[in-house]
Amino acid sequence: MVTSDAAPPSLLGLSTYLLSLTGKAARGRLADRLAERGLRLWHMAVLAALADFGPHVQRALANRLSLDPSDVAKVVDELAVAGHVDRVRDAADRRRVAVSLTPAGRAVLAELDAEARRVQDELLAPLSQAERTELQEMLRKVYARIHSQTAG
Amino acid sequence: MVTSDAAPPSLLGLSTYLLSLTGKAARGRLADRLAERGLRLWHMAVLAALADFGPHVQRALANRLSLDPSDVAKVVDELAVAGHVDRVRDAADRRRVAVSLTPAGRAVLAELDAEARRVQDELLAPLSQAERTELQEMLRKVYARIHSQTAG
DNA sequence: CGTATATCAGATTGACTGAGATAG
DNA sequence: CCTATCTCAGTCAATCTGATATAC
Repeated sequence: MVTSDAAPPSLLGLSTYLLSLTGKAARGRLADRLAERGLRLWHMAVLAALADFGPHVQRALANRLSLDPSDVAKVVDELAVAGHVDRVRDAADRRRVAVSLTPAGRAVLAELDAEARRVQDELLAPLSQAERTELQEMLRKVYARIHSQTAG
Repeated sequence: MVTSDAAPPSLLGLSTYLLSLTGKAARGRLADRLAERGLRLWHMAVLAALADFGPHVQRALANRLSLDPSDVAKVVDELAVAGHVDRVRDAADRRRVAVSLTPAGRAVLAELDAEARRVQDELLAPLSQAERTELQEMLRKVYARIHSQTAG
């Protein structure tokens, strides 16, 4: 039984349409892998931010990841329950909650990163190494423009 | 006021992460434009499928666009109300509903396509023409693999 | 009777909004 | 008094499930 016929060529001729489809596929596949561990994409993003930049106040996490502060609260709470992050009230400014990576969180992130690389290798299999490098560079340029436009 | 700080480098080093972000940005920007006309992305996708391949039974639209049949029903209904498509019961097999593009629908699609090209030109502005061609080719390869894997 | 199409109602999820509690 | 941080409840839209009506 056929589950998916050919998509409209007029859409496939749009790079933005292909970006959207491939992006959704990439996200979906990694999300499936993370789900096996009871995690979602935002959990990994938060762990990555903490690993790259050290402890964050939740508001800073929201800014860095372009995630709503109310959603940061939920994600961080779930990570704290799982023992992947620690939350401590700032003694000087007691509104603020400093979120930091636990050793367990760092270990989990390493596994998630390996998982993400496997998904990427599978998805980009039809591209040569040189092409993958080019793709990365081009996407960086496009992303830089998007990011500078949405920044304050 | 800063609304978005630097994203985690460990994530920006993943092409799949950039694909996801840029794809979401592309989709979001076009969706905003379409919303000004009271349309959503699926409306455009259905119109494009009809323009490229001629009349479809709804089930065929669902297969071609990888959209749930129940959602096809809603989208087609909205397009019919707007006068962009016609629905006629198949006389031979009265379960089937043939959906076809109206002249008005074809005209709207032309405008939507122009809108999509404007969004694309804006998004891919940091890339040269040669780079855009390369990007398109690479995305086609990646998409082909995804599509062949999800086809029956 | 079993299968296919179209349709509808409802569940689920992710993203976003608004308001309240606490603190500066 | 006004602002900032965190949190919670709830809205909204997109996606997917389940069930039904009709037809083959």
